[in-house]
Amino acid sequence: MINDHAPASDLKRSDLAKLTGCNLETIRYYENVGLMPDPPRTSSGHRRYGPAHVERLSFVMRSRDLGFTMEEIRGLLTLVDRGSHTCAEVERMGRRHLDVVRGKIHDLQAIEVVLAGTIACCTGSNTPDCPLLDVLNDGRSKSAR
Amino acid sequence: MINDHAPASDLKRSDLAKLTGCNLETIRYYENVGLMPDPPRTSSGHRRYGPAHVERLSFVMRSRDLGFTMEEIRGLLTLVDRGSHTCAEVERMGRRHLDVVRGKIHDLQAIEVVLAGTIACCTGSNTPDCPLLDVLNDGRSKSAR
DNA sequence: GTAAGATCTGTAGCAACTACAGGATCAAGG
DNA sequence: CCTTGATCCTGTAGTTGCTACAGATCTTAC
Repeated sequence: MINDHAPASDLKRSDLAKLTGCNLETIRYYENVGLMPDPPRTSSGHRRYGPAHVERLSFVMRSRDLGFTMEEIRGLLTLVDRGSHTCAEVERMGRRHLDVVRGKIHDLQAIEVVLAGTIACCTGSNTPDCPLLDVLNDGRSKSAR
Repeated sequence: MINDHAPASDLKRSDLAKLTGCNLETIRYYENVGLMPDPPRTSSGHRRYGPAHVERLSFVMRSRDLGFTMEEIRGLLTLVDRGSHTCAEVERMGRRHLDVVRGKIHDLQAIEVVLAGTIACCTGSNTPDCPLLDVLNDGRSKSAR
């Protein structure tokens, strides 16, 4: 189950970066914080990666794309590394994260409503009078003055 | 137009914090980064604030609540400090920020769709098979296996 | 053989705060 | 008047998730 449609063995760090789209420095960072395992090294100390590393890094990056924090990703990886994970456990973590995402959307939408509503009242004129400034100054929105 | 419903003169830093709801240390931080002016000091060096500081800090905090970055807040403050701002200018900054907010909502909603859709396929069982893990492993969503 | 490029390490920087350590000062009770 | 505890002062370190640099070594191509 190791990606067999691409060559990908004995990769340098730059190769891994290119293959996964991950930033070069970030790979070393993930190693430092324990998201990626310490790879084998050449006699002179250069890192060499194999297909398993490509998969691991891809997993991390896809989790990242879905907004999981590093702590959450660490949790997911621990789960699967342990080898005895269940769908129920993973689902629980996913739901927890989904709640966070929805909370953020909710907060941003509240901001959007105020901002859009206030800006809609702007005249765009050259006078200093401005509904948005009014809101920022006294917290009262439109129709308050 | 100076807040007359509260006493608010000759305030200590802790008073300003309580009045505005701002964290104590954050006040000093805002001073360091130039969002708040250096306040007058007592002979022994303790900060003393007046109504103008309360207004200023409130402005900063309301901007913050609307998601403006410090750089944007600095821009807004520069504008009004200059004394010759126009509604058009403020509106422009507001719209720019609104675009950012909407972009974030958009990104989060994309995440929500994938996450919610995937989790909905979870069985919640004790087997290791998990749609969410499938997505994280190969980037293919449900119906791919 | 040599010069350009890639890799190695540790460390500093970004936003936007928050928190702590260690010292000075203030306010109230005895 | 003096002590005690609360508050204030300063500088600095920690947070999250990277990114970027400097200076040294190593590989690769000509």
